[in-house]
Amino acid sequence: MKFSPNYNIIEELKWRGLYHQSIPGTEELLMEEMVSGYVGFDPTADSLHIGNLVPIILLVHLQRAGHKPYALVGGATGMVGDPSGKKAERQLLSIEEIQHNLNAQKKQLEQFLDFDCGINSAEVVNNFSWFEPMSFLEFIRDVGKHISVNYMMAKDSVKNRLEEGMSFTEFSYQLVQGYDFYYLWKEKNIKLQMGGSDQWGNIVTGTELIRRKGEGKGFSLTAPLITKSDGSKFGKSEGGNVWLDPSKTSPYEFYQFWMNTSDDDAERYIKIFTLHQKAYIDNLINQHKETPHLRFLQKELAGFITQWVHGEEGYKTALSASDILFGKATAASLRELSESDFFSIFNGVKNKEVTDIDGINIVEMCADTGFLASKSEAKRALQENSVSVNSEKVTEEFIFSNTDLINGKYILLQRGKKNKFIIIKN
RNA sequence: GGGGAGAUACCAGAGCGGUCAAAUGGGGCAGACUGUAAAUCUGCUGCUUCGGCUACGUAGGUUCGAAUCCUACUCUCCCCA
Repeated sequence: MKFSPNYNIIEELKWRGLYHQSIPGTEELLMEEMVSGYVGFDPTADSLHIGNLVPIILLVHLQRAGHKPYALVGGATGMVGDPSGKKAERQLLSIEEIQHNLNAQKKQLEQFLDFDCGINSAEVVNNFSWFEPMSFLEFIRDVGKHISVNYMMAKDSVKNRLEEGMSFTEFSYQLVQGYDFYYLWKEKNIKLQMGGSDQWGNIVTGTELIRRKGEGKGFSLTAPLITKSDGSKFGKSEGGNVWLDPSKTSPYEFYQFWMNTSDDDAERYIKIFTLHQKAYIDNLINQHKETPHLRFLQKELAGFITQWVHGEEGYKTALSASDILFGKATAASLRELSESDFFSIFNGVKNKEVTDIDGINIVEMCADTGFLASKSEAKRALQENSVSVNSEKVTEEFIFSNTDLINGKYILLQRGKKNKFIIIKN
C-alpha cells in the first residue's frame, strides 16, 4: 500500500517557525514513506523543562503527519555529557541519579505522544541498553575507526572549547550519540534524527557513521533555538528552569510564565507551541493586534500549553488563581473564597505556617516567614510602598491582628504584582 | 621546572593608607505609565536590637587607622621549557 502522509511536515514546521535545516532529501523521504524518526533527551534532571518542549513537539508533528516517533532517553549519553553549547566541563551524574531522572522523564514523554495507535505508535528507547553490553575496545575499534579526529575537531562543540580545555570524555560524546543513530538505523530502521539546531553537529556525526560504516543514508531535521525578543534566555524564570513536573513548577506558575510572554514573542510562540491551524492562529494574531490589552495571544498560548502539560484540572486552577490575583482581587473578594477554593487556587504560591499573628509587626512577619530575605529588605520594600496584605497596601507601622485572617486562617502577602506569599495560622 | 599577572558585592569591573558598605555598567526587585506586554523615567539592591556589627581569596603582621603596605598560604590565568 502506498503511504501518503497526513500533511507535509516540513512545510508545516516552516510556517510555524520550527524549521532550521535538514539534510537534502529529507522532505522527499517524508512524503514517500512512513518514516521512523527520533529525538534524544538528556537525563540531566528528574523532570523535563520547557526547553525540551520543542523537540517533543517535533515528535508530535512527526506522529500527526503519520510517521513513527521514538523518544530516546540517554542512559548512556547522560553518563558522558554533551559539550554542545557548554562553556565548561560538566559534572558527571551517578548511575543511580541518571536512572532516576530517566524514569521520571519517560513518564512525562508518554503524555505527549500516542503509544497505542497501531502502526505508528510512539516508542521510548534507552541507549544504555545497547551501550551497556558493548566493550570499550569494541567501541573504539568498530565505531571510532570510521570517524577521524580531524572531523571531530572541526565541530563547533569541540572548537569552542579548545581554549578552555575539554576532557576526552566529552570529546567522545559526538561519537556516542552518533552511534545511537547508527544503531537505531540498523536495528530499527530509523532513518531520521531530529533535535534543536545545537544538535546539528552531533546528528551529522551519526549520518556520517551510517554512511561510512553502514553504507546507508541517514536524514536529519533541526528546529531553531527559541529566542526571546529582549535577548534573554528562553525558558528561565527567576533564574530557574520552568519544569513540566507540577511539584517543581506548579500549574499556576507554569501558566503565569506563558502569560508573561511579550507581544512579539507571543506571536511566534503561538505557532511553535500550539497545534492550532494556520487560519485560526492568523485570526488570533489579528484580533490581538486590534485589542492588545485583552491579551488574546498570551491567554491562548498559556491555556493551550498548560492544558497539555497539566491537564484540564491544572489549567482550571491556574486560570482561576490568575483571575483572582490579577483581576479585581480586593480584600472583599478574597474573603469570599471558601477555604478549599482558596487553597486550590493558591496551590503553588509559597507559604509558611505560623502559630500566632496577633500583634506582630509587618516587618518581622515578612522577614521571619522567609517571604523577604531580611528585615532590612522588608523595610526597603515597605518604604517603596510595594507591600500589601490581602491586596491592600500597608506601611511600616502595620501590625497584624486576628481580624486580618481570611476565614480565620490565612493571610495573603504581596510585594509588587507578581510576588505572593501566604501565611497560614494553625 | 622557570618567569609573569591576578583574586573586590549576583556578574563584569574601578579603587591602591583615612572622606569606602566600596565608583561605573549589567542583572535583579520595586514605583510611575500601562495591558500581568514592550519601551521609558525614578528609586532600591550586606546585616542590625539602629548603638553598631560583619565584609574586598585564606591566615598572620605593620599602623592611631588597611580593600589598599608587608609575610606566608591557597587558587586562577598567561608565557617559556
